[in-house]
Amino acid sequence: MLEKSHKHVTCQTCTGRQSSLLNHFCSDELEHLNSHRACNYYKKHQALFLEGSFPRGVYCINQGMVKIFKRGDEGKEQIIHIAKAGEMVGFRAMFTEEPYKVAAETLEESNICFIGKEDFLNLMDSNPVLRNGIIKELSRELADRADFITNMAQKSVRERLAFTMLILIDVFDNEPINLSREDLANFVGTATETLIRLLKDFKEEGIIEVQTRKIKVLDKNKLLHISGK
Amino acid sequence: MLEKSHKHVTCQTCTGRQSSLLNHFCSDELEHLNSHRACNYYKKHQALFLEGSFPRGVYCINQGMVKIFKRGDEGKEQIIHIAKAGEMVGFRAMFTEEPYKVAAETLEESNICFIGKEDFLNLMDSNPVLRNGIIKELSRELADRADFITNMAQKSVRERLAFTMLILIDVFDNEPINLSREDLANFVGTATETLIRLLKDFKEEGIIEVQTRKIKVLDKNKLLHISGK
DNA sequence: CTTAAAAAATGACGATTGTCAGCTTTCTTA
DNA sequence: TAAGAAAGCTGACAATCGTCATTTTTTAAG
Repeated sequence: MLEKSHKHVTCQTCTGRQSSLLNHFCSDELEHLNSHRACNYYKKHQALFLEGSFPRGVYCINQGMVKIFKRGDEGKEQIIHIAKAGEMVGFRAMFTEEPYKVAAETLEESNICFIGKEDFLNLMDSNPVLRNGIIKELSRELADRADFITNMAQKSVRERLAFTMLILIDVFDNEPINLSREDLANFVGTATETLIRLLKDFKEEGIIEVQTRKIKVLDKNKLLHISGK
Repeated sequence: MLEKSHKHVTCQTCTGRQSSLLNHFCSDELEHLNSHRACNYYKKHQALFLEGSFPRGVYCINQGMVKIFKRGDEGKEQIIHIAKAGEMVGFRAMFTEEPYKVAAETLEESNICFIGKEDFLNLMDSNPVLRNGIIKELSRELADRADFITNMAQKSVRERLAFTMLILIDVFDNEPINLSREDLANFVGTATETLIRLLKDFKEEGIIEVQTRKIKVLDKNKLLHISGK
């Protein structure tokens, strides 16, 4: 269980920050950053923001995991990304000055800090390293999404599942993948039933091991092979 | 036929620029920009850059159209975007300092100016409006791609074709869509044969009219309806 | 511990879509 | 303008995948 009082979390000691866009801050800047953020505890399945709402700032994940998704015309979710500790979410739409085109929701209980739009834009104005880091990050994500699109368009569900599981190995940091079958299906882009059948195949092929909902990858190489890389 | 000598093209008089990221430049800046660019004539199907090569600068489309695409594991192209006059291509990977993850190739003969990496980065450093414009543009494209991914994952080929044609109406500025069946299939994300069969359906349903390769949209509303928006 | 609700799993079945092979039309260029 | 190449089109067929209905297992709440 996470500590619901999180006064102890500071930017200075935040472990996620060290691998984040805010990693280069000097101690003065950290002081300033720390005093302009508000930390919040989120329950499992709690929304950070909804599709269609207006951005008010950025969210820094101190601990936990957040899914970024979009609803298709029939209401089915498509997961675009799963963000973990150290990542910042919600700032992309802030720049476009348009409502969010995606939604964000915790996958587990999480500690997430909030920095207001004004404060964050000021920070960017005065900090070229942060600014360039963000430009770099946005560009990198664009490249990733070109890849994602190509996979969606050209690969079979089986291949996409393998590809997705490789991503999830990183997201879950080599711990067993702990997602509902539905979320997993919505990330792969398939029906839950199809996903379950394919998991069964993978299990029979000795690629994974399943304990109820948790999936342990036994053979990463086979996944690499199936995914076609 | 385009003029192969393009000395007459200047940033000051470039019609595409007015709706581009460079539209706010004052006359001094334009002068400077103009003297740091090189204009080139490209034949149909000529590459601007290849997947895997390193970015050397940005390309400004003065006239013509460019497809941005990626090859899947079996070598099949997936078109990610079609850029037209006024758009800039090739700068996304420049920021990541990694090789291009996509390729760019003209769809028709084109006049395209080139601005070197150094020059462009300097321009961005000294020009906050350009800088913010680029951040905004990158963010907007990310939102578009989330949409694209969701469509790919959840819609039928028929629905995607309708959706794609709506995009192409804009790209071709209400003129008949003039793409090879293969390119069209590679944009929709389907086999060329499937695409051809669906075009036949659309024709029989009175949605489009076909003169050899050119496709004229007769009923945009039906497309909207089919695409599910 | 029991029970209700939610999630996971299975089966049957049909529609969509990709593949392959062959044919026709259009375009290119010599 | 003729010939070859490229693009467009058609048919047949099979596999993948989604849908719907039902059952089993797991989780959460009292």
